[in-house]
Amino acid sequence: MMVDKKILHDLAPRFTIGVLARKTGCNIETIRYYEKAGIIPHPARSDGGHRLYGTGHLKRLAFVMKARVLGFTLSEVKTLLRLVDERDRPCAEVRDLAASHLQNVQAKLADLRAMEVVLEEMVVTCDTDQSAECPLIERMFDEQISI
Amino acid sequence: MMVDKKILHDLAPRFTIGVLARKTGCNIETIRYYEKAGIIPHPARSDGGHRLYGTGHLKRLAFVMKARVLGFTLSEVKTLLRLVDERDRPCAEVRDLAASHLQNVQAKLADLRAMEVVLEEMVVTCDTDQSAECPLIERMFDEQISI
DNA sequence: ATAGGACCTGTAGTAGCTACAGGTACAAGG
DNA sequence: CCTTGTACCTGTAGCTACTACAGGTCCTAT
Repeated sequence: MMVDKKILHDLAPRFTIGVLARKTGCNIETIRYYEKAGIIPHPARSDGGHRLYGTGHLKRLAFVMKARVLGFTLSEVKTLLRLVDERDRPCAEVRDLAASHLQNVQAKLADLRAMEVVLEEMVVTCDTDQSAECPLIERMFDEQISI
Repeated sequence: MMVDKKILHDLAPRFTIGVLARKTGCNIETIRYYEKAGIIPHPARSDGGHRLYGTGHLKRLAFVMKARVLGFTLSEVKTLLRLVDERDRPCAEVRDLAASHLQNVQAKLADLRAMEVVLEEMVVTCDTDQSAECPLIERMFDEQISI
């Protein structure tokens, strides 16, 4: 079950950026961007200068994409990868990062739920009240909207 | 209750950008940015070139800020303001914009709730399982995470 | 008259990509 | 071996919605 560090560090040149893009579903430009941003390691190059990736790159990129789906920032992803590589009882640190990120997610959820309530209310009023003036606009002009 | 178009269109020079900023709680730079972006109308200028605003600017800026709090993009805000100004039975259009925005909000809510579930689960596992390997990292490497 | 604050313009930076332009490499077919 | 078409290269600009300067001018109060 443990992450195989051999596979993770196998950066031997095997496939091109296009293949990596297809295997991961990541955009080619995004892969190059991640390299420039220091998220994935520089790959080897062919004689002509084309990037050549190994399975380590593939594993890392897949990890990055999963972390991004979970809403971690690139800076957080960098930290996570560093913890993975240093791997000297990083569990507590990783847990803290995830817990703190969870808090952000929950804060955003609260904000969005508040927006949802107000918007739903507005749309319903607009449907019900068929007067000449738009109650939705009136509300945004006249009322306090607290979120 | 109807939005007073006189007040809304009163752009007569009365107060400076600093006063407007204090009255609305909006950053000075943001006010200038909104002007450049065509969100609020160009104000009059003093002889020395300082911006001078009227109550119309104040009302509009307040509207913009409320709409932004509700998560409308600047482009959507522009549309809303245009509808307010043209005001020829715009209610249906406004309602559609709000309804469509509500859908976006609800989609984001669903995504965030899914993230929340996975993150919570991960953090809990990490707390419970005190083995050498970090279950949180293992999970991001090994499992499918579907949102 | 002058000090100090408020204001001006213009540019660059933030996140996380995406989309070109203009050029080179490579693999397959003839 | 040559050509053709695709894949790839670098570098720059664009996107959203601001924010943060730098370097200068205006305004007001003493």
